[in-house]
Amino acid sequence: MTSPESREPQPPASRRIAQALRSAIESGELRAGAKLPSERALAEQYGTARNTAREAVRLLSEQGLVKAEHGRGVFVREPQRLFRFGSDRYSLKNRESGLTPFRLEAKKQGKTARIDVVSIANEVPPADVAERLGVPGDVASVVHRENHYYADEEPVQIVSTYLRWSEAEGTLLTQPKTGPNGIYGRLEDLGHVMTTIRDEITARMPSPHETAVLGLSPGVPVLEVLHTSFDQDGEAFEVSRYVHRADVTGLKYDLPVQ
Amino acid sequence: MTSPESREPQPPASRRIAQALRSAIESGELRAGAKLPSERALAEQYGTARNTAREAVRLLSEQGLVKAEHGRGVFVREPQRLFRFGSDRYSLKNRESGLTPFRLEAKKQGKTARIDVVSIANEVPPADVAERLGVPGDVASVVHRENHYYADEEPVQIVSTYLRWSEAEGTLLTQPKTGPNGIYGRLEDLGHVMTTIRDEITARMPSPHETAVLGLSPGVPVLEVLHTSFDQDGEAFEVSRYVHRADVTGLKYDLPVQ
DNA sequence: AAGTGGTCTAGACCACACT
DNA sequence: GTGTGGTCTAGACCACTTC
Repeated sequence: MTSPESREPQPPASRRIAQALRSAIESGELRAGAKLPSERALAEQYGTARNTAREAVRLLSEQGLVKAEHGRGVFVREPQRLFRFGSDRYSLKNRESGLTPFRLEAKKQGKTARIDVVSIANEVPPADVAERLGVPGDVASVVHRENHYYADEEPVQIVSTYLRWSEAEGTLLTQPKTGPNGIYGRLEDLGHVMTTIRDEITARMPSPHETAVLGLSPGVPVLEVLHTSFDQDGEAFEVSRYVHRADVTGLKYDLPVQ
Repeated sequence: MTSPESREPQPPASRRIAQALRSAIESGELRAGAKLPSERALAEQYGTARNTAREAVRLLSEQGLVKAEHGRGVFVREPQRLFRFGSDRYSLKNRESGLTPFRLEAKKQGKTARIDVVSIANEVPPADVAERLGVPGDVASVVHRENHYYADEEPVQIVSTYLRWSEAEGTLLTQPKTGPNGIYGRLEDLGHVMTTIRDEITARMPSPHETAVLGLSPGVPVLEVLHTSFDQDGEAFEVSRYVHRADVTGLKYDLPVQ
């Protein structure tokens, strides 16, 4: 070696640009909603090709820090106030309001709620659902209800509810309008009183379909909740999969210890 | 117009390549762990420049479907078995085992657990912590303990625990070894019996620091749990922030209804 | 040495938003 | 029309892995 320790290996130009922009955002120099310099301007400023500046912006976008808008520019993402789904959403006392938990939360935030019934069908259940509901995973043993939830016309979550076909067939559970107190009311008619629930939570990047339905921009993950309701006999009688957009959604669980 | 409706606007080449690969993965043609064709091979196969094929791979990587390994190739990501953190992790009965919940779960999965105490310091709390702990957010009102958790030497989660400095000062709570039953044992000595807890859950993309500590590959989000412990008087006495890597971690909550 | 992904250049044209 | 991001080309060199 001619020069034993001449210099540290520098990070690539794209990362250095990204780091500079990140610092500007974190220091408040670039506030939420502010427009970043254009890719061409960044390229000139740092003496690189446009693609390199573009890569820097992509890194920030991947980290969920900024959002590119075609034809307009790249903007610092606004910190979103969260749509909170609390563990009390399963509480029976919410029944009295006559509103579903989602409508209640939307009202609390001064937003209008809309729920689309996308489909209701007799289907073969996904493996994880079949396992939890205790039904065969290779025949059409469930009714699958898919709903989309909107707040102020913004899509917030995708919900798939699965019920035993043997119980639901021929009842209001296979109809769009399920009657008083919704599906839980009808399930009580069938002798299932919700006694305990289990929520299994994961996070992941959305599928292209979820990206489209939820209108997600790159760098926004989803929260997936696989929910199981157990009745007074400890039997699972309903399984739902909630897919929330993580940029505007949070979950909250209050529980006693021991 | 010469040809009124000659053809549909095709999706860009990069998306078409990505979709073809996605289909191959979902159909099982490309199994978990399988190696994708090299970027140069894909480019030739589809008659595009290498950058275009590369963009296709990037799209899949962003969706968490594949993982690029420098010098080796791009591989279909293995479905990870989850490290499950259940709501019983706060249960007092776990005390009897003498193991912390993390060690218990690791043992259950036949993995070796390691917990690094990264730092213990008297600090100014983050705003969300100050709010929940009921302490001033502009002075060094808390002790902050940062731990890193490993399973089989793989980093799994980053935990920051915050306690009131006024209570912790001069006690074992500011020491790496906190004595029997850990910090909760010492907090009981101070008269705080954990009675209820609240977990607030969000998902987001990791910061560069978290990416480095957790060894995350692109397209893997993190689960953030802001945990608050309340004592017999309903007073918050401990707040912790758990940052889990979402590719190997899940949460599970069992709770009674009403 | 050969093959792979990682970064970069210096252009080009297209699609979209704004005025 | 002008400026913006979105996509693409046809190269190049570097860093890492494998043989």
